[in-house]
Formats: sequence, structure tokens, C-alpha cells
Amino acid sequence: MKKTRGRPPSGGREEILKATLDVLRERGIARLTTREVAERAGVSEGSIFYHFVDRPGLLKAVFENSLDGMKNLTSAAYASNDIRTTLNTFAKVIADFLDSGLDVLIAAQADAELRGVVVDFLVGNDYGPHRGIAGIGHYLAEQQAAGVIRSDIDPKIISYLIVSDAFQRAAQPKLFGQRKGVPGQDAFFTALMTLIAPVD
Amino acid sequence: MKKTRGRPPSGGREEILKATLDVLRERGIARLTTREVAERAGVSEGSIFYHFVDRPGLLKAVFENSLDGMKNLTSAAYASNDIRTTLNTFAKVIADFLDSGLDVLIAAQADAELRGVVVDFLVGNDYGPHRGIAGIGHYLAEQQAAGVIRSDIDPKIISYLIVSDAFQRAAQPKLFGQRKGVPGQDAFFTALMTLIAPVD
DNA sequence: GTCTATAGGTTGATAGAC
DNA sequence: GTCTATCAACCTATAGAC
Repeated sequence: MKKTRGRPPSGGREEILKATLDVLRERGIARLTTREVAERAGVSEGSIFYHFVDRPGLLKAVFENSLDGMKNLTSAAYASNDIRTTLNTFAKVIADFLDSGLDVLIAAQADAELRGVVVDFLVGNDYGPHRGIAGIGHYLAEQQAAGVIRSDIDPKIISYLIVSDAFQRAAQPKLFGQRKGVPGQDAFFTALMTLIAPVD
Repeated sequence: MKKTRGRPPSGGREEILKATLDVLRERGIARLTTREVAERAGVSEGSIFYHFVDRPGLLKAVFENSLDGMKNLTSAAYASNDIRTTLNTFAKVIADFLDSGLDVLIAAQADAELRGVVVDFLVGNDYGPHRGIAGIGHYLAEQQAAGVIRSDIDPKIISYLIVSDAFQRAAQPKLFGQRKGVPGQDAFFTALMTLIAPVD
């Protein structure tokens, strides 16, 4: 059996994908032309159409590439025995994904057809925030059973608060251009730990 | 003194703005052409350029129009004596804005230049989530002083949780196409009330 | 202020050689 | 698989009449 599955990397294809994402983030999807992508990737326009058929095909490939990072959202390893440290690790995994994943999700909204393609992909793979929420929720349920966090709250809600925080933290600077009003991550987690601590 | 300030409404201008927002939300900004806007508004393309100079000018006008709804985020009236009811009212004001405001903020990301225009507008008017957070935070601080909510938490954090929830609730269906994982608003507020209740 | 007609520029996509 | 050259379509913007 060969070591690499599928096409042998001649470089061109990957360079195109990378260049596309770069242009997407810098110029915005409305300014993304196959011409500029070709220049940045160091290939001709013809190559782009050879590999991806058409512009939507190129974008679809880039989108699915970035969005596949969402599969990691369920299975973040438990980092330590400390709750806060573990929750922080979960949050970091989500934040890492959102940094580039959000750009793609937002870009897709610029075109109704791309919107549909992305949604189909997400739904088809069952990708979405609920995966992160479920993963953290499972961990928190264990902690609750162990009596480490208060018992009068649905762990899913706590989990949702953590995911929402990560989402807000990632999305706000992108959409509003500033981070005003968002508490530091430390302040957030400190408050959260206080809120979910067992009540006497 | 005349009753109406500024230009007498001949209708055309407003129709164009409305049609533009409609096309923006339906087709996406990348598919928004002056041609289709003109058709929908029932005017000629020439009229669009007469009123808004160029395409970016048209979009800028639409953006600022929608984003100005953000000024209401600070001053939501206190609805009742009940905390939960009042917080729900705050949340509703934010949700109402986000429903259309988010579409505009997201659309602007499709073009680096528009991105800049919008950010300048937001920063220049000090618009952003922090306004909602500050408004609710002020109310919560009063409640805390009155002993109705626990005293060991910064009210700003609670306020941030509420705004984040509203944001997640509005953004997720737009970006992911589904609402999976988001708890119902009632469940969220019920949990929140439990979390912020005074501890013995 | 609004229209019609059209110019001018850009862009996605194809054809065919290598 | 990659390139060059080119086309056809589309869209923004302008000019000038009403």
C-alpha cells in the first residue's frame, strides 16, 4: 500500500487553497478573484479551474477544509484534575477553531448559494456549537456527580455559557472591530467558578 | 418651522434603501447588484447613483441606517419590579437589533473596504455590545446593592452573560443554519436566576 | 429627481499547446 | 497538470433628455 492516499502532492493544489483563504481573510470574499488567487499561489488561473472546476467549487473546497476542524470540538482531552484548567483547555480548542472557522462561516453569508452549501455540509456532518456544548457538558456532568459543582443546575447550561463566551470573544473583534465590553478570559472563568461552586 | 427636517420624502430614496437591505439578506451582498435593487425598488439604476453616488455609498447608507438601532441598547426602560422580567426586556431589545443588525455586520466582512467603513462608524459613535452590557450592568448593580442578587460577583459579568446569550441566540442560526445546542431562552434565564440568587 | 441608453472595465471560464 | 491567450457576460457608472 502506498503511503499517501489520493493524488500525489505536486504542491499546486494546496498552494491554491492556502492562497484563497489568505485573500478571503484579507480582502474579503467579494474581492476574491481567481486572478489574485492565482498570482498569490504562483500558478495560472487555468490551474485553478482545472482543480476546482469553477469559483464556487474553489470556495466550497476552502470552506469544507476549514470547517472540518469542527470535528475536534467534541473530543478535547481532559487536561488535568483541576476543573478550571480543564475548562480552559476546552475553551482553547474552540477558540482555535473559531479564529479561522468564523471567517469562513461569515464569508459564506455573502452569497446565498454558498450559504446553502455550507449549511448542508454542517448539517450533513452534524457540525455545530452543540458538539462543543455536548463535550464540555459531559465532563461537567461527571464533576457534578462528584459533588465538585453545584447540583441545582443543568451542566449543559454551564457548558453553553462557556461556548457562548468563546463565540463572543472570537466574533466580536471580527464584527465590531473592537473588544470593548468583553471581560478578560480570566475574569470570566473566575466568575464562572464562583457561580458554579457548590452552595452550602 | 417645517414639520419635516431635511429632504421631502419623494419615496424613491427610501424605497431604494429598503430594497437594498432586502436583497442583501436574501441573495447576500456578493449577489447584490444595482440592477436588481433598482428593479425591486421600482426605480431606474440612474436614481440609485443620483442618491448614493456609487455602490459603496449605497451600502454605507444601508449599513449606517441599520446600525443606528444600536443607540437603543443603553437605554432600555426598566420594565417591572421583577428582575427576570426586566432582564427579559433588555434581552428583547438586543435581540430585535441583532436580527437585522447582524446581517449587516456580517455582510460588511465580505469587503475589506466596507469593513473599514463600518468599523469607523461603530467606533466613532461608540457603538458595540459594551453599551448593552453597561446598561444591564448598571441595573444589576442596583439590584445587587438592594441585596436581590449575590454580592460576590461583578454585575458586569452577569450582564455579559446575558448579552452573549442574545448574541449566540441570534448569530448561530444565521451562521450555522440551525439552533442545535442553544437552550431555550426560558431555560437560560431560569438557570441564570438560580446562579445569581443570593447565597446563604 | 427620474429616466433611457450606452460606455468602459473587470472577471469567470474555455481552448489548445506543452 | 500547468501554461498562455482570449472570449463572452456582467455590472458599475456616466451622459443627456425630460
